[in-house]
Amino acid sequence: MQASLAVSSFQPAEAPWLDTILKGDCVAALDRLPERSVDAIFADPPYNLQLNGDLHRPDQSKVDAVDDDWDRFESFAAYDAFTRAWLLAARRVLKPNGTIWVIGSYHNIFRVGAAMQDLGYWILNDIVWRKTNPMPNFRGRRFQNAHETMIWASRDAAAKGYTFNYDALKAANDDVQMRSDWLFPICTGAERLKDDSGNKLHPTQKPEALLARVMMASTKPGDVVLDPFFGSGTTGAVAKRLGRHFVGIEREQAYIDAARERIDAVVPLPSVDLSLLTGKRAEPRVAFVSLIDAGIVRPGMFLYDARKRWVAKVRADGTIAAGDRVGSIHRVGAQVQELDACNGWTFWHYERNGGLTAIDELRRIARLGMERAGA
Amino acid sequence: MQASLAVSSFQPAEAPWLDTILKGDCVAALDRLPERSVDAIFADPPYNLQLNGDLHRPDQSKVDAVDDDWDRFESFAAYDAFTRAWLLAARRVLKPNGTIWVIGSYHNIFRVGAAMQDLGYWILNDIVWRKTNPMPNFRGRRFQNAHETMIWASRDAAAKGYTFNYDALKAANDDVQMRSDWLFPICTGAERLKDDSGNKLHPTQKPEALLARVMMASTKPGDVVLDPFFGSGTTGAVAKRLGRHFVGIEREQAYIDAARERIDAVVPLPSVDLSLLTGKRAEPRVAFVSLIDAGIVRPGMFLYDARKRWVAKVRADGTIAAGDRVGSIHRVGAQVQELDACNGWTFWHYERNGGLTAIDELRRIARLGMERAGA
DNA sequence: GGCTTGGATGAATCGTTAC
DNA sequence: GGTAACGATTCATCCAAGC
Repeated sequence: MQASLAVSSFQPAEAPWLDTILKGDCVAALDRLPERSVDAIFADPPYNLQLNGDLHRPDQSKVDAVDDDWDRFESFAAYDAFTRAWLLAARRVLKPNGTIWVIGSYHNIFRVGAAMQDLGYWILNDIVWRKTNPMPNFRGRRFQNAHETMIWASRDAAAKGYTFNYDALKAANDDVQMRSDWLFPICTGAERLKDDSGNKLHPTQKPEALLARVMMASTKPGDVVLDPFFGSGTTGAVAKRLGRHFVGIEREQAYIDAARERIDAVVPLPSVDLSLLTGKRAEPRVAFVSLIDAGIVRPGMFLYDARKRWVAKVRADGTIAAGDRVGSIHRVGAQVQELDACNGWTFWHYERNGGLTAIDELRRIARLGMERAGA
Repeated sequence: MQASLAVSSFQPAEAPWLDTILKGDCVAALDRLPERSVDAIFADPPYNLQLNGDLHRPDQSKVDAVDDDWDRFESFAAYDAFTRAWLLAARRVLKPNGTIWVIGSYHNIFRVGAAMQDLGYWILNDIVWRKTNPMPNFRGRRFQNAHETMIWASRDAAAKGYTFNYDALKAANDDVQMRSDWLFPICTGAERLKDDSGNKLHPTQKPEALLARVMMASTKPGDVVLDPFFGSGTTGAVAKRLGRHFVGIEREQAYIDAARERIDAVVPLPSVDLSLLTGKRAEPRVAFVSLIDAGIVRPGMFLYDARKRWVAKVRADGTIAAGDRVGSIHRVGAQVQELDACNGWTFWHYERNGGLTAIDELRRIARLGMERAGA
């Protein structure tokens, strides 16, 4: 495995909107952006909470619920229309291999997910954000609502080239693949922005750790991340810290001002700490015959599977022969096992020091030689 | 608080369909049941997986996917029509204060949830079933899909008298509220029904523990639980064991026969002991990246072995770098020592108070913050 | 009998490149 | 654009077989 610093080909000079917050209605602002211009979208739309009356804790203190105007919709139909409009406008702006994240709760996420499918987005995962410290259910009439749901989707089903930093995530997760359920605390303490009165500035500020996992998983350094419901600017702050560009859209000037100040204070991490661990997929391809060309493998050399059930002989043209089966290391490996496919690099071994070593080791040596030669 | 054994006023003599499996189409069978006659519904409808081609494990074995006819739909519109039809028929049968559970995955749950809201059901919670042993993502192209989602809803927003055994659940959960994320293994081993050939009888059999928590939470002894997609009869088996009545609907005779035999073998519990239903939780596994998420470790921080022979630097993606070796704390620890394996938690140290402390200490601190969340 | 090892398997929307 | 070749990829658990 190796670390590489892949940077998109984006040219900042061409885009004055980069790393800025656009003021205005979400759809109108999206329509002003060029099509296919952003690598990823993170959206935290209004939840359509439908709270009736006030909610009180057992001690009769009032819960500061989300009751802002922007979270009120006349009906499910109105919410659906709003949802489809911004999802459609966002899809135009997304690059063909870009992906979108949308976070929500049971109040709205089902409508959002259905709308995304209807518009052609292809769901890759639904991710559960499990909260370490969720608000209790004060009335004891339901389960404690201890999670929120994020939908991760590509632009369409055919888009296979989306970014997913599988190897880095796996290495960071004690060498097992990252699951669809994530555990994070809610945003509190010093991270939570306050207004002049000391009250929370924004009702639904998300934790930076959540956004960091999202961006580390699905973007590369230098990518552009769009947030059409920018709010307190968590997406921008994390993007800047992680060496990504951002574009925010927000209607309220108070949020824009606070987010701008917040982001300006962020110090980006040095790029050396940001490079992504990449796996075999990112390594240059090596043809088996080039090992012969390099003198690492000689015609006539014998190859065995790990248990020496089969043997094959290397031929001068880069094919191998096992009995009357002749072909590539992959094809012959598949044939002797009577399988459809086989990775010959890991299947075939050679004798070394009285034991067997996979020829993948020879490929590694060949790659080292190619690097020195500046190939 | 008082303990009470509330039993519904249902009279078995009036209902020959009680504790039986009705054969036939789901909607047609529902239409034959009297309105407002069941206390709870558990539904495990087709997920509409939309699979293309085969999937193989890295060892080239073929994944036995769900490719049954009943899971194939022409389009989202066809699936929506099917969903609305059975949800509507089920709503007629549900008592005014009854509740419904529907389980699904990201393939279908968003459409199901939106349809439920459109038909007037009132969502009380979405519950995440976290699987202890989910199938991996074999190609490394997405996050491991490690959960399924259940929607719990009342018949309408005005129904306030639904059953929720809050105190019993809380007592069973170490005296803290039961959360919306539940941890259970998938159904394997002796619990999994097999056909005559020893293969799994039903492709999607659910674990009894999941159904048991559902019924202990939202029904009372003597209640009637309807399952319109009965399959292998897990709902019936758990209902009988917990002193509830069941009604099943199933199309395939083979499933009906197996479920009947399974349920006949169930011995009802003499007294329902909730404490039997909650196992001791395993110690949470902490990923190194979660220390970064929690702010306990910062990118750029240096790690050393106990004798400071090697040094490594923490990267933003949760990997570490020692010279040109990059990977997990375990892998890099093994590589610098030229060993096959290494426990990075005890091998790597950080500077504290002029000395070195193992990062296992940081893991211990991180666990303290997670324990309450039942990771 | 007890322990170790190898094989099997679970609701899965699971490629990329060159010719 | 279609086809063929390359070659990357798995976690927890249960059970059977072997020692």
